[in-house]
Amino acid sequence: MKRHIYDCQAGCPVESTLQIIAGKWKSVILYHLFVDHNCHFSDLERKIKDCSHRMLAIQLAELEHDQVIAKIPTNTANRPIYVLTEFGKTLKPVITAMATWGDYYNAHMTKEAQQLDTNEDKKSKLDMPLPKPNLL
Amino acid sequence: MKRHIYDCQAGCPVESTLQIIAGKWKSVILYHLFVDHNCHFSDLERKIKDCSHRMLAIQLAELEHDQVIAKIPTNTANRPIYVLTEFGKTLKPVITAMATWGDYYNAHMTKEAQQLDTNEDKKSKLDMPLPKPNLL
DNA sequence: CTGAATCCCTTAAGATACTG
DNA sequence: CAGTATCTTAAGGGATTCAG
Repeated sequence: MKRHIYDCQAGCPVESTLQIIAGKWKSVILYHLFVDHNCHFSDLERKIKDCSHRMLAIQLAELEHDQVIAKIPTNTANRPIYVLTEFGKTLKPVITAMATWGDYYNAHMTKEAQQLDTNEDKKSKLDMPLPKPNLL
Repeated sequence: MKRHIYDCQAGCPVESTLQIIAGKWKSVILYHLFVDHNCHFSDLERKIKDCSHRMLAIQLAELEHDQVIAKIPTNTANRPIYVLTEFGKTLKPVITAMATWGDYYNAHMTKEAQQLDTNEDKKSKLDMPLPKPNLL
């Protein structure tokens, strides 16, 4: 796997966090688990449409290995549910901050897209500063 | 570059955030800019030792393209400083949450490493729940 | 010092098929 | 349904060189 690319000893706490959540879909998976608390594999597959079956399995396995999530067997054979561990729950502020910013960003981008004539006055009314609408 | 892999319209705000900060070193760069406010290329190179010259240039270019940071010319020719834009500054809660968690995690891991006999009682005294010390 | 360009190897990740 | 395995292609990323 070779995921431990960051030098956590170097004093940058952000690198330590990335060690755990830097996977392409990990923070998205965690977001959905914070919303839904427990999900089957297929639930996540449906929620995260751009993540392939294979990738979802890999990301879940890594999160489980890092003890961020746990796989809990159910009476329905071979259909476990995924839940956040106590450790995983400590990541809530991180995921929440990301979700909050994303909502903010989406709202801003929607507004930008609507007002085609974006002059300075109108821009100043937006709640998020700046970025020009050529981004998406 | 093909970085717009996330479906921001699908209603997952975390994916929108990843669109901007998912680069391998972007959040680390932003962290250092939040701490130091403005840096030369070589400052960042020194702070982020595991990020190669080439990668740093690429990540900075993408952040600049996304208008998260800006390159400001100085009187010293060809030696601009990098600063956060107003838009980039809105990411502060996200980066701060990551940094806070990373500090927390590092402190926990240090404690775990120190107490070799980790029985349940001692574990319960840690401020972060769980993960076994076999992780790093 | 910056930063773009080239070369070249490694890793990521989609598609598909297969197993319990 | 959940998960693994293989095969293949594209992207990532280091080392080095070159230019402003």
